[in-house]
Parts: sequence; C-alpha cells; structure tokens
Amino acid sequence: MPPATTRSKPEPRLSRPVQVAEAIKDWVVEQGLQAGDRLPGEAELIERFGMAKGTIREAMRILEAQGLIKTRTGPGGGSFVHEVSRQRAKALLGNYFYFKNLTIGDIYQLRLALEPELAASLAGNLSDDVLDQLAANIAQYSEPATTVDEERQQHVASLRFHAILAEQAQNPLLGFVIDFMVNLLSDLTVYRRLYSPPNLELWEQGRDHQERLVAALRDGDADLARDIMRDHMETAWALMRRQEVSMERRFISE
Amino acid sequence: MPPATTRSKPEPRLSRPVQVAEAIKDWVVEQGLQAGDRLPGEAELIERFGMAKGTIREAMRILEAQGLIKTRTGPGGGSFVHEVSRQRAKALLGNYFYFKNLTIGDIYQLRLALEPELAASLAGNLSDDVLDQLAANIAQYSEPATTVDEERQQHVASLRFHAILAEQAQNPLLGFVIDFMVNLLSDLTVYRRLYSPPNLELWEQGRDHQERLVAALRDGDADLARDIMRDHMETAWALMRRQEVSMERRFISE
DNA sequence: ATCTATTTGTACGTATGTATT
DNA sequence: AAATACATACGTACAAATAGA
Repeated sequence: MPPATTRSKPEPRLSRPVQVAEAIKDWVVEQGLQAGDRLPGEAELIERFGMAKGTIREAMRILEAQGLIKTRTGPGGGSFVHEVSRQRAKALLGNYFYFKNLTIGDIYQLRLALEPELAASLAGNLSDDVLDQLAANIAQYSEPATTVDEERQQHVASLRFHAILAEQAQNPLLGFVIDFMVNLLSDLTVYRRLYSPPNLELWEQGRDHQERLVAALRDGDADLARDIMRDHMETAWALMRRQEVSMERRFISE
Repeated sequence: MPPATTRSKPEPRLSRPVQVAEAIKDWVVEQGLQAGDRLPGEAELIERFGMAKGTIREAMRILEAQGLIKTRTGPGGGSFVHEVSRQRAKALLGNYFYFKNLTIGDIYQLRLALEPELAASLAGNLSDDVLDQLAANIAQYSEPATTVDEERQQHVASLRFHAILAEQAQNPLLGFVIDFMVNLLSDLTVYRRLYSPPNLELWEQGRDHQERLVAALRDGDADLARDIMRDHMETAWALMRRQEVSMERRFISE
C-alpha cells in the first residue's frame, strides 16, 4: 500500500484570519458589492465561518489596513465596503519604497517623462476654477522668501502646483503616479530639510514656467504646455541635482 | 519623527489596534531595525502597551497586511521585520485601481512614455544571462499560435518580456511602475480574454521589434533601443486599441 | 523518532464604549 | 434622556506549530 501522505508543503499555510479576509474579499466581488455597501455583522460572520470573534476581528483588521473596508460602531454600524483612498494607496506604496533607496534622480526621470504628457492632456480641459487655483498657488511664492522656514513652505507649495494638476488627470494611473512622486518629494523637503534653492535665477525661472504653463493650459495649447512642462522639469531637476541624496528611510502611515 | 504626513482631515479617532500598529512602526524606525530583525513577542508587547492579547494581535495583523512583518510560530518564532515584496506592493496598489476604471489607453499612455526610457537606460547594462533570457522568451512566440489557448499564452509571454526588463531597471520607481502595468495587462488578458491579435501583421511586427531591441541592448545603443521600444509600444497599443475596454473589477490578493 | 519547551494561534465569556433613535 | 444595537477591549484557557535535545 502506497504511503498516503505524499504532501510536500513548502508553503507555510495561510493563517486563519488571512484566509477569512480572502474569503470575504472574494465574497464581496462575487456579490458585486459597491463602496458603501454593508458587510454582515460580526455575529453573522462568526456563524458563517464557524470561527471565534477574535479571528473574525483580525480578518476585518486586515481588510481595513488595506483600505478596503471601514468600520463604524453604534446602531446601524458595522463594516462597509470602502473605496481605497488615494492617500491610503500612496501610504501603502510608500512602505514598499521605504526599503528601496530612491534618489532624486530616480523620481525626476519619471517626472520628466510623465508630467509633460499630463500637461498636454490637460490643455483646454481645465475649468476656470482650477486655473484660478493654479494661479493662486503660484502667488504663494511670487516673492522671494526671506526666511529659511518660508523657503521650505514655498518649496512645498510649488510642489502642490503639480499635485493640483495630477488631481485633474483624466488618466487615473497617470494622476496617481505623479501625485505619488510629488508626495515623495514633499516628504523629502520636510524630513530632510531638502529645499532652499541656493540658485535664485533657476528658482525664478521655474516660477515663470508655471505662469506660462497656466496660460498655455488656458489657451488649450497642448504642444506648448508640454514643452513648457519639459523645461520646467529640467529646471527643477537642476535645482535639486546638487542635493542629490537618498531618501530618508521611514514608514508612511497615512 | 512621527509619520505626520500632510494630513488635512480630523480623523474620527483611531482604534486601539491601529494606534498600537503605528507605535510599533515608529518604534521599528526609531530603533533602526532592518528586514529580518525580530520584534518583541506577544507577551512582551502585551506588557509594554498594557493591552489585551487580542488587541496586540490585531495590531500585528495590520502590519502583516501591509507586508511589513512576517510571523512564525514555534521556538525562536515571533514577528520579524519584512521588506515589503514587490508582489505585495502591486497587489495593494491594484486594490486602489479596482475602483477606478482604467482603460487600455490609460495604461499605454504611460507605457509609451516610460518603457522607451527604460530601454535606453538598460542598453549596454544587461548581463549575457538576462539577454539570453530575453531571447528565450521571444522564442516562445516565434511561431504563430494555432489554438486560442496558445494565443493567450503567447500574449502573456510577450508581456513577460517587459517584466524581465522592468526587473533589471536601476531605477526602482521606473521598474515598479512598468512591472505593475504589465501585471494589469496580464490580468486583463487572463480574466477578460483580452488577447488574440486578429492582426497577424502587427503581431509579427511586434515580435520583430523585440528581437531588434535585444540586439540594440546587447550593442549598448541606447538611442536605438529607445526608438525601437517606442515603435513597439505604438504597435502594441494599436493591437489592443480595438479591444478598448475597461478593466474587470476585481480584487487582487497576492 | 519522541519528547519538551517556546511562541504564536484559536476560542469564548464578559464587560465597556459609542452612536443612533 | 434612555434604550438599543453594534463594535471594542479584556482575560483566561487551551490548541497547534516548530526547533532542539
């Protein structure tokens, strides 16, 4: 009689809570639940899966950590399907890059390739409201900074200009990637004191780029917008090149 | 430094497990723990935080869900800092785009902007081993497919070509984004039966591109590699354009 | 191969907190 | 203001996995 135990298990079986979490995810997809829809309560899940409260709770925490559900207490409370927020997605992805050592150059290689495309695709497609927002943003750093702290604020604000554009992207993938990179650079600015352009000329040139870019976007001139953005990226890169340094290793929460 | 990322919302209030998870993350960063380092055991954490076992366990599950720790039972077991895997990062990010409705065009807009840059940066920097891998990959679809199933396999394999390149990227950000997009397209192929080029001519042209690309990479001709990849992306996009369709909505586990 | 020690994993009962009506 | 419905937290007991003797 052949040995019935021929199971070779190199994979360390998934823990119960993870299994439950996966099962719930599958169930949600299967049921076609949408954001906002309510999941079965703890009690029902305990019965459905035949597991203890703690196990179910751990499973819910896993889903919550991934941004897929939100939980409320009180009557009518419970767990609800939740659209993963951009903020959460950026935080989770940021944890991945915590272990890589990204350089400024790495980020700018992508910005240089992507932001001109974004600019071109937005030309003529922005509302007056957004265009005014952009103009107002530029106004925050129209005058040279007088203190180091002010310089830092201006630097973050000038990055915010690009976050506003990313927000407007029709292409969610393009918008996300650019937004994510802007976040990385903002964090760099805040945590590594990586700011303060020692080169006033380049700085003014960058601000000028943004102003001309807004005009091109307003006029709906896609090619011009792309060219300006390309110049702008090259200027910004040059500004930071001397500060070439690897990212501080840290986690991101949300 | 606490992970006080640019937050704009007065969140309701974080649950205890989330607080604990954050505290542990901060502690790990503060202690400068590296991947593989052991965290305090359950018992010690219970005492350190003065909380119940279940609460601590939920906190650990949060960190585990984010891919930041791995847990083992047994003597010498416990929780260990873990480098977030690329696979995990792609899965978590995929959940974000589950709710967006990405189109093929969205993905190709980025591929067209990024993959030529990757190709250029890899020219002359690939080992013979990798170059052979690429050549072997192309061989998998050198002959026209005879069955529908074979066509699907070939299509996935031709995407794998780009995953191999992405793996070799010096720029982790560039590599990740391309790898992620290739995954999205692979999933599309498998789950939406989005494959089978009805246009044999374009298909052969694409295969030819890959062959010439490998040659350019071997010769270290960056500009040529970039040009070929650009053509290749345009061909591939054209191949899929008629299949323009939004992604099937589904979660990704890992 | 078996036992033993260590550490996480599961179960369950009870009490507390919180938000809606 | 009180009752209600739900998640949240705690503590203990026991089960399972694994490394090492």
